[in-house]
Amino acid sequence: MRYHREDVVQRAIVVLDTYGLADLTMRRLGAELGVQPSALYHHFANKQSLLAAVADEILARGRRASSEQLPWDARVLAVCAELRDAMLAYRDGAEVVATVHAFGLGAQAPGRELEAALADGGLGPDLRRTAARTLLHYVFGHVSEEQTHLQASSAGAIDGPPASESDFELGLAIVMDGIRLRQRETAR
Amino acid sequence: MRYHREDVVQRAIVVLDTYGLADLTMRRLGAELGVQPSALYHHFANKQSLLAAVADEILARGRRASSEQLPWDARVLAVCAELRDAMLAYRDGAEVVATVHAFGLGAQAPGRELEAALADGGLGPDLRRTAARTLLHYVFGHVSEEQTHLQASSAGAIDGPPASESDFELGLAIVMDGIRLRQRETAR
DNA sequence: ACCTGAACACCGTTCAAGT
DNA sequence: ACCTGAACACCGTTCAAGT
Repeated sequence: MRYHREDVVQRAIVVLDTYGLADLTMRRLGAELGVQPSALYHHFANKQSLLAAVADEILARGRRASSEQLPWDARVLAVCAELRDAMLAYRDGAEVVATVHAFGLGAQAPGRELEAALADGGLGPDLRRTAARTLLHYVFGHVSEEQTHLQASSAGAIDGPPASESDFELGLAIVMDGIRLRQRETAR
Repeated sequence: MRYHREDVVQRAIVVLDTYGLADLTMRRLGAELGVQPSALYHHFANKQSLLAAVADEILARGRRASSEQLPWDARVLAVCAELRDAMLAYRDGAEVVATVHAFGLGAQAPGRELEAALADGGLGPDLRRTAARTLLHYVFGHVSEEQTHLQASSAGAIDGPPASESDFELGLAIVMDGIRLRQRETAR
């Protein structure tokens, strides 16, 4: 069998969703494709590049109808909800996307969309960069925690009350209020 | 040489600070102590427990004078600043503390202090839990990014404008404004 | 262009045995 | 109580060679 780069990414997502990030190894993925692990290095320079492509594909699959006609703050909320849903759609999705974003190798689209929406609200360059980063840290942090708890409780072992969708919205509303306050001071 | 648990933790922090988290392996730490890697399993059940102890020690070393006499919101800011400084004091400190916290094995003190300060401000249990989590996600996310850029630029390779202390304070002020708004609605 | 086979330099963890 | 020595079951990556 001969594969293209995209075939490898698709299969990597199946392996991720079925066995989890810890078992998404180059050797395991090679075996799954019926190929030597070394063959994967024809398609990707290293494992990090593979993961970057996986993160971008997860985000691309989660894309919804453009929210450009909404008011700027509703648009920000829509981008955050879309990002959350995209990451929750695959096992360990939040960890993969957050890690790739932290390394700066991919997963840049949500940040850019947030900055565009915030620019629409009239926030200046520095403020919108910081606001976008703050939103992203919140979403990545919350959804990673949420997904960890979801997967831990679907296995066994429940501890505290898990982070839920309504928690997500409350925390997000807090951050948005802080941004709106500065928008009213800055804009127009 | 015979060691106690605390000796191993102290040495692990030296290895972390000198070589980074990727090189803080059980084999490497054993070698550094002049001991077989298997000897470490007398002191810790596994590597995760070791890292939890490392994270807690990093936080303990960063503890400053109690801020209990401050107004509740200044106290929240003080806890966040202390947390940031504690993590920045050691190489990869933010990643270690954030990871341990995410796994729920340690690094619980900052969250508890934040909840106490927020309770002081009159926030109800649900709101203060969410507010504390939102603050933690922000601080972990920001400082991890900040530290990655600090370490990357001290090596070589600079890309965008790095996350700085003033960025930290601006993002934190945004979240705090959102929390204060709800405090005024809820308290008294 | 895509893959094999073999090797290099590692990991975390377990366990019987030693002092 | 603390450690050794050896083993088990893995990793990511490189590289000459094959089709």
